[in-house]
Amino acid sequence: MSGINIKKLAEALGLAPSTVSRALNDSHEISEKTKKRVLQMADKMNYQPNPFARSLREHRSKTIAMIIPDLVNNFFSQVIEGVEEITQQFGYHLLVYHTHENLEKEKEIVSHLLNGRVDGIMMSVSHQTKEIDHLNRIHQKGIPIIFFDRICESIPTTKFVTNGYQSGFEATSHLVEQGCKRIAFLLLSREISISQQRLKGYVDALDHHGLELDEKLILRCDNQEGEYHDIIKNFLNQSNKPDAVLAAVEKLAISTYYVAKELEISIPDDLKVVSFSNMKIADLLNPSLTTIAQPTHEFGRQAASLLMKKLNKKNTPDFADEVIVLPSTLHIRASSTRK
Amino acid sequence: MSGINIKKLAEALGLAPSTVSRALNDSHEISEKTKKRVLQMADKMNYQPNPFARSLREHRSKTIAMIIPDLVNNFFSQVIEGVEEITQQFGYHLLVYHTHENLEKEKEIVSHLLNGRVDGIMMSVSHQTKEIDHLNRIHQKGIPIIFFDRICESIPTTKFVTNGYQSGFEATSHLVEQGCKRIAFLLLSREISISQQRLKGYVDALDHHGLELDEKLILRCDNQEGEYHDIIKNFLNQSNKPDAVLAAVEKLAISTYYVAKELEISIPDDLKVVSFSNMKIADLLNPSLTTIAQPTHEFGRQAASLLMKKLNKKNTPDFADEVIVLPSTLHIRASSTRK
DNA sequence: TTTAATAACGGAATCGTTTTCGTACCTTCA
DNA sequence: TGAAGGTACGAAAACGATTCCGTTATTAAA
Repeated sequence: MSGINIKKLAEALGLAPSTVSRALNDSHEISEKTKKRVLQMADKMNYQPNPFARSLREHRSKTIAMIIPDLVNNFFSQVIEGVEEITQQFGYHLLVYHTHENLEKEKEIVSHLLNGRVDGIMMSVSHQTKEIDHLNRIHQKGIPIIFFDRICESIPTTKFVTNGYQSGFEATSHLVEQGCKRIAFLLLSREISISQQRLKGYVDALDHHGLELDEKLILRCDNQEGEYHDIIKNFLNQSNKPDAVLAAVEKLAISTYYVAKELEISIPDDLKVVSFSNMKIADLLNPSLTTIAQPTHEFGRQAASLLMKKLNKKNTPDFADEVIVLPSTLHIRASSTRK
Repeated sequence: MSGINIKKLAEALGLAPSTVSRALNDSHEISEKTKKRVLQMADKMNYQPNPFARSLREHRSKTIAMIIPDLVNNFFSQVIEGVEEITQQFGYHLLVYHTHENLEKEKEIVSHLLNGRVDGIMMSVSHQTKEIDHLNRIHQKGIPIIFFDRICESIPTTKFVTNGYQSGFEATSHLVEQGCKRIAFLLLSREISISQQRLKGYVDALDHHGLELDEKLILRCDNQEGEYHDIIKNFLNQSNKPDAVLAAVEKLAISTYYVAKELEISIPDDLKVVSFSNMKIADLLNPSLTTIAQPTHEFGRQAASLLMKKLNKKNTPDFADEVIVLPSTLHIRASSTRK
């Protein structure tokens, strides 16, 4: 259709394709005069190099992939923004894939990326992910991969996380200080590293403050369909109710709000709530929600910067097998404070 | 590094590359026996076709691009989810680009997509976009493009919008019915088609209900830095206050909430609020926010489906030059109802 | 003046597929 | 029996860029 390629350009200039290519790539083997001629003609004829021919030849695509569980949770939206800010600076393209927390989909997506389509991968694993053969494959193939937030510990590469343990500890301590005795911990699934860290912080904080750990106060909401509502309703409807809730993810706090409204449980009077969340309008909830906010843009920017650095300098060593911690911040609001 | 290609596969099988290629593509020219052998060996050797070689040869990339202004507004996050749902079904890859409401960035992004990198484009134009040369180029190059939400009228292709006019009319009527006399309209910039439609609905509704239009009640918040707060604060602090606010975009409603809190204006008693918004937790705001919700996932799904249909059948006609309307829905909540 | 080096360019191979064009063999029908 | 057709495969050309080798003409060194 359009089809203006390097051969036609060369023809129009009375040069060989090899010369034109070198001129466009600013090779020292080409005279300044010729370079100018080529550049002008390329501009005039509106020449755009074919990315696939180039990728085929150079074994690089100038493209990276981001594999994430979901977008509705605005956590990942914000990370993407951070990533895109960096990749755009470096002239890289960004492919986005959603696993929808589904291991099979995750495997399938990964399998499509093993053939050189992308130069690097940034990933947050799905809830279900226990097997990691597919992740190992990426690493074996030598494709640079960086994990963030929901990381896979056993792959030797750099991972970015937030300080879930400390935040869990801090949030729990805050609730204790507000007079709470029966603090519940709500999480989606125990397997994933994130929740484990946060849970551990919670457990240790209870211990630290001399409160006994009640296993019944740890509520797993691993319903397939996202029907956390009923689970939480039953939980808050029992005789031995909690007086506070620490939610490992935002949606569980949201559900808690709905349930509380339904059961006429007053927040924060009867139930205090703290949630890991990046909601921007936590201030506007009724009551305003105390959150532990993750440094989302920083996640995206730092992980992407590291990846770009590796891809743009040759002979850079592989990513160090380390975990980099970007601290979250506790924002205390009405939902967790006594009047 | 990895490098298992069709030639090596052929060698291992004692066949010609052409035969292997045909076998893998299930050509009728190859015997069933050979096909099986090839398939098995391909599986065993973990063969993955090189996407660039294929794209180079076939002049198609199995990739589409989405160009959007921003992600923080969860409207676009939700649209992406709808798009991804469809593209994944068809085995397509999805590139995401943000213009950040910047015309220059938009042009740059578009220029990188004119060389065949993508088979199709879905786009929502930036606020600033008045020149459309770069958009015309896409169309001239024969790259299928679909606009959604913030459309470009003059390009002859299919556009998806929501019924801004009717929604504006309906929301305004609702406020009138709640007894409001001085209804303000808050928008970011008059230029963009979306706000114009909504504004028109507002104007006509006032007229329809016999209320006089006061130009002073139409507030443009086109501050660069997103500092709507002060603009709105001055607006709500004047003597001749409005008794209701219809916000064209979510952030303006949010700002209104903050300002109301600051000025101790009670919503909905002193000021009723309705907003175009896809916030999922409008219920939980204090007070719960009356919204006009756009069919975001439907936007994504329908636009992507149309694009997929065109890309997967040859000889489909060009997209009809039409505007498809997906209705928004008014969700009446506490912020706009009198007690 | 001859030789070596250098600058500036052209030719052809290459990346990994798909596809066009052959070709050898086998069947079928008149 | 011989022409026609079908089946199953191979050789080689394409796609559009980069790059490894030349090859000339000019300049520097001996």
